[in-house]
Amino acid sequence: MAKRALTERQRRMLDYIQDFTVKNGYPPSIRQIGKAVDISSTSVVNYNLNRLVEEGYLDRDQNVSRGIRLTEKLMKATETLGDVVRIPLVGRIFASEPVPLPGTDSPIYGADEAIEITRDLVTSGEDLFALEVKGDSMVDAMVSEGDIVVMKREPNWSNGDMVAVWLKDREETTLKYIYHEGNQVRLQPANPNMEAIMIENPEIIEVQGKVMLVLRQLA
Amino acid sequence: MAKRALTERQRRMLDYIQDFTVKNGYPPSIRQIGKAVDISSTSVVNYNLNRLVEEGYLDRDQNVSRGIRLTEKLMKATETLGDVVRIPLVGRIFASEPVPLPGTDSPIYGADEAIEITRDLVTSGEDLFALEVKGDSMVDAMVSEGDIVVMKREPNWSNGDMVAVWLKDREETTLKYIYHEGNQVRLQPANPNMEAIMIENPEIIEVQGKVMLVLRQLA
DNA sequence: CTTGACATAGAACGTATGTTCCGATAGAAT
DNA sequence: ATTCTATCGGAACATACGTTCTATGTCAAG
Repeated sequence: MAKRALTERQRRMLDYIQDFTVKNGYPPSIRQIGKAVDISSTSVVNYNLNRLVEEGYLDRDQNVSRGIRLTEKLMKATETLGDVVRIPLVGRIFASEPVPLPGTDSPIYGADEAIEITRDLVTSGEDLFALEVKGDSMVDAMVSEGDIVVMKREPNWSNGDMVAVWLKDREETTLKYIYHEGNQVRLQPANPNMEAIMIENPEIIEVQGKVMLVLRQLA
Repeated sequence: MAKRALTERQRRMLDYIQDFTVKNGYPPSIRQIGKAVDISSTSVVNYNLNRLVEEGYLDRDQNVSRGIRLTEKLMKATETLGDVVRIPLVGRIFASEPVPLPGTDSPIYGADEAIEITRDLVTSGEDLFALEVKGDSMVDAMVSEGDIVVMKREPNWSNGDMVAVWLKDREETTLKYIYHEGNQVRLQPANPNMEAIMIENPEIIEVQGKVMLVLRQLA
């Protein structure tokens, strides 16, 4: 609720609580926190714990030893390693239609279909969505029917990115590596046996997302 | 260490401890356990807790309230849903050599390299290993350089499986869909534009694993 | 039957732990 | 300067909690 910044002490307390909890399987006591953060008085620890509760970082159970639990808010902020990301599966992608982008109106938990992957497979966890590939039209991108592509909504692309592009003139969606080539744009298939497409007028293409991951489940 | 079976009470205690811990973020007290499992005496709870420690299901810290922690042994036994699987990355795969199968001697935590994926991406978590694809020789399988294939060591294959086969006569490894075709075997590339290979003498092929998942990370 | 290992109850005990109260200090606002 | 608020320190307090001890019951081995 409140927006006050956390003091250095409070930050260290949160760090210690989390560290202690994962290491020991149970939360630290007030006195342990005090010792770790160099606070001599239990009342001060107690005081700051309550502040952290007000800020929404902790939950406490009264009169319960070690009755502290990190809030999801905090968990998410600190989940930097080896965790799981839910990515909404927003639709299917095929050659004859533009990529069905997820509406910004879509609530976070709106998509009932989603895939879960470990975070280390994708660099950034934000703005990701997944599409299932229909049809064999993307073979030149080395993507088969049934594959799942995880894309990032990203207006800016850079050389060498694999992107989903909508070719306005052909009315076709393809997955290609994209490169600036002078004033032109080169769309390079992943399959080394296929020829690149040169786009002279960049107006006719629309980059709809950057491919972050391709996933193919067999059997 | 000991192999004695757990009593009904002890089983319920473990269940309760785990349930309570995930729900509250900290372990239950002895008296809470007693109430939940219908044990009036704290000493009896204490007694059974120590038994569980002996059996290797729990760790306890003396003189620490709620100083209980579930052992990894127990954690693993109960991780049935939506969890993460570590798959050892045992090597690289390329056309000119057989698949480097992981030795059975390889210790569980031997491979320092591994990938983590969510369990729902692979049906069975056993006997899986991962290989990184080198070279462009697998394009007809719609697999690019750098892709990671998760395979299962599986001597028996059935129609339609994608398998890694070692072609003895060509001295070549490929990834193909495999089918029985009378007395022959048909190896079908994933790329619909490519032609199948008919193997008249099944002796010359060696199925080295079943492809369970293909993973391609971009950017 | 006796013995001993095992499991259970209940009570008493010591202390680890959360809570509360009072006072001190520092800084900002008036 | 005065007041108010936020933060901190120390001590006393109440109790939640782990530990320990004694007693009881069960059951298989001797």
